[in-house]
Amino acid sequence: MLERIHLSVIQAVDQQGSLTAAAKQLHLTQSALSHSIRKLEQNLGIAIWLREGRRLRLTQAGEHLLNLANRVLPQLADAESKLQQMAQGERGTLRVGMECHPCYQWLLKIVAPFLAQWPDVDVDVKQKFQFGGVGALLDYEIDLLVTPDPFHSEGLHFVPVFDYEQVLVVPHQHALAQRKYLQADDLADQTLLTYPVSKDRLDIYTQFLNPAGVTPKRHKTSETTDIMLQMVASGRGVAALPRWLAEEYSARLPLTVLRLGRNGIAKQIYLGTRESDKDIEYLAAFIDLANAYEQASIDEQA
Amino acid sequence: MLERIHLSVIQAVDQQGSLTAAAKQLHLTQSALSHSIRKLEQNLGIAIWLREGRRLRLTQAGEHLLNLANRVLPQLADAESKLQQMAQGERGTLRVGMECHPCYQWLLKIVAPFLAQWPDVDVDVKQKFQFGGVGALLDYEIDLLVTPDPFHSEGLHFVPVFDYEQVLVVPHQHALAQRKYLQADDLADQTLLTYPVSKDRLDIYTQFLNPAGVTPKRHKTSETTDIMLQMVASGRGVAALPRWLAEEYSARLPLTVLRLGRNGIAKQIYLGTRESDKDIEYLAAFIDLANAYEQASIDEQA
DNA sequence: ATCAATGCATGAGTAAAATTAATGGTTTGT
DNA sequence: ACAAACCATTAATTTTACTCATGCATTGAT
Repeated sequence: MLERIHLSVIQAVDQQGSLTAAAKQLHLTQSALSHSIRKLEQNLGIAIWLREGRRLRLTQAGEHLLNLANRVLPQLADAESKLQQMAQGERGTLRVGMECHPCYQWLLKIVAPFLAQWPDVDVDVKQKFQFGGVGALLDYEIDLLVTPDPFHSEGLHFVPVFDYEQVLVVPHQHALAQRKYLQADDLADQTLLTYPVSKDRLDIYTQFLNPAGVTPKRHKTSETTDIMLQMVASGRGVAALPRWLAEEYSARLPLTVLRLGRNGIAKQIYLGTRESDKDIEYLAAFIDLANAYEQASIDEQA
Repeated sequence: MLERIHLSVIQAVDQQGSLTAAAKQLHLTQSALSHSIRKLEQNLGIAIWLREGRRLRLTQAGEHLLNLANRVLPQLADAESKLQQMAQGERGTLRVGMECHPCYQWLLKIVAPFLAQWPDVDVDVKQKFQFGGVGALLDYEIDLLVTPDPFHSEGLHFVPVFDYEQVLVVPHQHALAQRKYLQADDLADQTLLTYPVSKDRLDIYTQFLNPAGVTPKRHKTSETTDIMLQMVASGRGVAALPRWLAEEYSARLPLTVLRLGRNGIAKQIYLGTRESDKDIEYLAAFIDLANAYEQASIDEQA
């Protein structure tokens, strides 16, 4: 009944001062506008303008409508332009899901340049999912999953973005600190510090302790890497971490980094997306940035 | 491009859960909605829903639109219902112009019951007009003019709403306090207090002093009746007021009320409106209230 | 596994609405 | 007095919106 065009006409007439000029602005004929508003006035049962000679003067009702137009039309125009940008993959919200606790540090390194490169794309990071990371991806709860466990499924696509070695961190003066590498039973009398997630999602258990049937003396958890390593440094336990993260901290704290097993525990982190999202430019760009970062790390080592 | 109907559809689908149900709510067929949104999606170049089996799931773009719909649609609906009320004369703003300073007290007595009777009508009072009260009425600056000078003009209509006598107020112990009535030259050695308006709008001049060629010794002004009469009571001057107002104050202050001339100065207050507004119910109602109040005053005197 | 129910999409036809063109009347300013 | 500017109106046309009929996919029950 009260349509966008009506508000546009009211606004244009106010700006231009006459129906004829307003019609020009709206790329319509004066007749079209005259008909259009006449119908509106009939439907509402109230005059919007008083016709005084060849001048239109807003009535109280008209003033209200002008006010409404000035409030509402910009919102519609704004929404349209944003949708336009979304359509071209320039704008949106990239919802990232994390299934890999220590990867948060890594993620931040990717997010920073991403935000700079895509000023109209927001990034949300979520860490809790009702039906797991893959479920969140399939349920459109997130758009990108950072995970060490690529769960190949219909409609999903995973790409590895970096390889790392899972290592053990102990304080400098620790009994094991001089060893070349560790065996599972070395941890039998140790206190192990991990993130607070179930054991089947901790590689130190699934790939190291469980196969050898070993259980550490105690198991404590910590939400944050910082606190965890403060505790390791003060002799309260040992922790398993990606090597790159462990080495970053060992520059600041008295920590020694040890290989787990003769060949070490090799891990990969994958980024998972929905195949249907393959045309979203900023999503592809994020993955590119992740790959570029990995490549930069490799180059650095060489 | 992005029309009200589109927002309505998005909102209805969200509320009802399906296109079919939404169509029912909007009194349209499912087909109509399907066509309508298909076109919108094509125009915007972006999907609003993902079709998953027979379920529709909002995309990010769709979420934005839903958000917009929930913000904008109520505003449109609200505006429509208010216009509806305005159309029926139940709602609006009654802009009252005053060309009669002391009438403000009287106006308040009419406004109070009016506001109670017309809860959706606001009252604005204005006292300054670029081209005088009649000009303000003709320019739609105000809708109702309270004036002692009915200036009959094409398209305007004036009705008298009350008669009063303009009197002089002096302090009890004043030299003139015992007089039955005053003559113009009695004021020649007095200080006259008036509202700050030009002399040709002060009846004491136009109808009393000027005809006799008398000028008071001094002329001071005061914006408010209260201050003015405080000054009169303390012997700083004399003031001309409507009798009803003077008597109201003389109950609280040591003031004596004196007739101006043998027969007194008779005045009327008129309410002026545009003839084209004669169908505005609340405007007629206001005038009725004013008349009723006048009638009640007369009855009281009897 | 089959079947009915439910839901969305689509094509064609139709009804409705918007728009234009043409024109006339009024006002405004020169 | 005249030309220019402006709005209203009628009639014709184009465009858009809507419905009907139908098809296909999914869902859930037996």
